[in-house]
Amino acid sequence: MVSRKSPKLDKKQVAETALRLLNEVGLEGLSLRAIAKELDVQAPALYWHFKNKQDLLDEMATEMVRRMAADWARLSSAGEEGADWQEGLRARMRGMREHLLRYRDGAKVYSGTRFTDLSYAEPMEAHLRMLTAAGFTPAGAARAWLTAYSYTIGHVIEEQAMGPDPAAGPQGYDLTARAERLKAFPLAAEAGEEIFQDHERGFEVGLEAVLAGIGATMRPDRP
Amino acid sequence: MVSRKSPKLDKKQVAETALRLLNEVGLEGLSLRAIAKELDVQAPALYWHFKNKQDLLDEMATEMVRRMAADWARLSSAGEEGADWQEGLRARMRGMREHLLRYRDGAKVYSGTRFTDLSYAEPMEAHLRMLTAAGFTPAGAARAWLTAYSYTIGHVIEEQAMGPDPAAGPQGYDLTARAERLKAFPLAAEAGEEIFQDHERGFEVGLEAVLAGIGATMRPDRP
DNA sequence: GTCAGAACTTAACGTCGTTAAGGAGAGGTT
DNA sequence: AACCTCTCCTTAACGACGTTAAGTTCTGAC
Repeated sequence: MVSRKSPKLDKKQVAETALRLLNEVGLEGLSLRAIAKELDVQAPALYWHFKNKQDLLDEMATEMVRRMAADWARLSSAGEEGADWQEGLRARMRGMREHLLRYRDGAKVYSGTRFTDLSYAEPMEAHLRMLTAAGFTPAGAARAWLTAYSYTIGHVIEEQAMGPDPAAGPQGYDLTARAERLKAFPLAAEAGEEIFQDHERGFEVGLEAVLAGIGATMRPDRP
Repeated sequence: MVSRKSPKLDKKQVAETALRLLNEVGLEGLSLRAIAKELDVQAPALYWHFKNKQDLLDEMATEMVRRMAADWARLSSAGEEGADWQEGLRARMRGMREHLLRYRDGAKVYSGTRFTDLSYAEPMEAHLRMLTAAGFTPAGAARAWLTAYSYTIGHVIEEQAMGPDPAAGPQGYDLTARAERLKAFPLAAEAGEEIFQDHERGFEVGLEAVLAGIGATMRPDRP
């Protein structure tokens, strides 16, 4: 028999394993039994650490925010006090998108879950501090953050909904067949190329618009 | 026995019933057996009309877009040729948000599903025509649309994730308790009021920023 | 009156999240 | 050394789920 000196499982480790498994089987296939098997444990053992599956998903989202925070902390420590607030928001949204894309259905898991601890608080405080230092009011900083955040979440959800994985060859979508179906709607047909190709560039273009708009409508002083 | 002159079910009617049921039980509780019961039918009967549950969810999203299109058509017919493109996009995004909020987990059902027919094509063509008429290039119009669309989807997903229903009394979230937990992070604590209260106004403020940014970075001519 | 096919029913399968009950091992108390 | 207690896991089982297989009933055509 295997000697069991100390507990085999803890919340963080379960979340890490579940995130790794998520990339292999997707959100649909992420069952408690599969996670338990990966940890050499029976499924009900997970209920010692989590009150239900949603609680485990929340822990996964919290682990994701911890990893994002590690990137963001690098930005804050890089003496960004003097840096542009637009550059700060841009870098953070890019980082967030990259993290969400790192896991299959990452945006779906992340959005709409409640964090299980205060890991999100410190990085959020850093974001808001950066914005207020640039002249935003506290409420304006919160609104600016949520606006850019909403855009990013929405974009990545659409990205991940289009193809099963980000590494699909011809984007996973047959654009010429789509254009054929839509030949009565020429603009919609042509839009396919803009919508389904090069998500990276499309995200950047949209992000620039959002940042410019935030600057134009929400920043009170220091133009 | 009940006389069965003609088929009891068709795709559209099933989708309508499912959407109605969605508001009562939520996405979690929306089982095929529950939908079937609502239609006075056994669950496997649904498989005559849909190849699986995802196919039914796709039909629900398509029905949602049909209802949105009914609103949007009113805009197009209202002789908006001379109207502002910003006003056009604003009205459409508002309408989309209102429709998504009309159903529990509406944004989650809508985002990430593929439409089952071309119902979406005509309204989309109308959007893009409005934007190109205002001076956008075809690709620019598509990008502008997707940017505003991503923002709206992301915002409504967050809205619906916060409270179980839009009609929660004190917003469903205990803000003072939240502020207490976050007392070490004053900006994050204060941001709660901006983030969790008056989603309507918050959406509008963010939308104005997105529209302004689109105007500033994507429109080639006619300033 | 028979036949074909459309539109359903009944029965059942395997999997899922979850609960109940119990057992093994460590650490402390006497 | 014996006992207790608490932690952390196992085994067994429940009801509900999505889905498939097979059979039934009704409609309309010939």
